[in-house]
Amino acid sequence: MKFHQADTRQRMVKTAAEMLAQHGLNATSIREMSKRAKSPLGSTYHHFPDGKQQVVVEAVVFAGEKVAASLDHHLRKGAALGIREFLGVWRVILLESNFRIGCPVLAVAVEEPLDEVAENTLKAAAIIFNLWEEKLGAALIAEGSDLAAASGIATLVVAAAEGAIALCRAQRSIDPFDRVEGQLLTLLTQV
Amino acid sequence: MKFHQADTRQRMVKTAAEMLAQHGLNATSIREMSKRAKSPLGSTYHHFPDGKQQVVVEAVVFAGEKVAASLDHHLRKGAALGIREFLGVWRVILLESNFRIGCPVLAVAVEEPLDEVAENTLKAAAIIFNLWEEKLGAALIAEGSDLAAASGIATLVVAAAEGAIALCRAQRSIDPFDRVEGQLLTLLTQV
DNA sequence: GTCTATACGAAGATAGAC
DNA sequence: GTCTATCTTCGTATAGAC
Repeated sequence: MKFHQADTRQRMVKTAAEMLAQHGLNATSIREMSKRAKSPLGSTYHHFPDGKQQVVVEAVVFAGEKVAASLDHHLRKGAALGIREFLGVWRVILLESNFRIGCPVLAVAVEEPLDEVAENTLKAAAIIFNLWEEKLGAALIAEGSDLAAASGIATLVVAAAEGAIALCRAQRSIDPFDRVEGQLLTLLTQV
Repeated sequence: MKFHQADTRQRMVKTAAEMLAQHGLNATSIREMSKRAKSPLGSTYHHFPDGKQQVVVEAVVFAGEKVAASLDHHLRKGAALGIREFLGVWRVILLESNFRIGCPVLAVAVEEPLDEVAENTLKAAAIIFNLWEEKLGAALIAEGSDLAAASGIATLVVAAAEGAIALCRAQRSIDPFDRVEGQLLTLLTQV
């Protein structure tokens, strides 16, 4: 009973996340999202009374937590392997989309509407970045790193991965990602 | 004689670069750019017959070459110092703008209009990223690194810096940048 | 709750007066 | 060459029929 709503809502969030990852925040319109989610425009404002803002926040959290879950899973086998997997997720996305799909969290972090300040959506991105950093940092600490080194490496991995995604999109090539991954894995074996 | 045009054109390019850095590609409208550059909307299409595309490409190249010139200057004193300066440029921009202004090249690399493919603007971003990587790589090679290591580190520095900028914007804090910079400088002393 | 129709502003771009 | 007026499309959002 009443599973239509939940399904529609979920489909909207997922569609929004996909659009954010490929086109960015300002190019992700509620109109087009509704169309792709096969739902009328008006329904969006029934499910998300706060409008686009709310959709974007939920899309960022949705995508971010999916990556976090994958991190949880793979970090159990050790920090280095977990990081390899974290990078592997993005590698596959880049390759399969022919370098068109990037990271929705990064997209939100880079843009900012002309009028508003987008405090809510930026905060969502910050929470997800922090989530990833904390998981990576905890795994490193569990293997003997001290707090400063662990948080330094965790932030470097997230920042470098996000930057590498952008470089690959621009150059339409996986090469930047390969080089960054090589450097990060080398660094990890030295710790 | 006829310096008005050159001045106006230049002012438009600079204004566009500023808007890209703060608001991103799709939020940078020709309308608002003209307004901020104190020039009528129609003039844009006189100076840039190919429209927004052309403005954005020139803005990306303009901003990218300014950073490259600074790199040229500081890399003369050594790779480590040059990289420190490269990072320092972004650090100042982040702090002085209260984490609102980022990198226009990154903005273009992350977004993509809904209809077009934005091949030209992406290519401009790719050229600038490559330019930075080559300058950093050359400096490292001049100090004895082999090609693979040098290009790996150069790409890592660019990717990590761009990613760190995004993290700082999201978290409204310089901390991510500090951690990334610390890791990169540590890595450099090991080479 | 689902969906159509519409309000209203802003986008890219152009025509054409000056 | 500079600038105004305007075309068309698309943006967010809402009203209100069903």
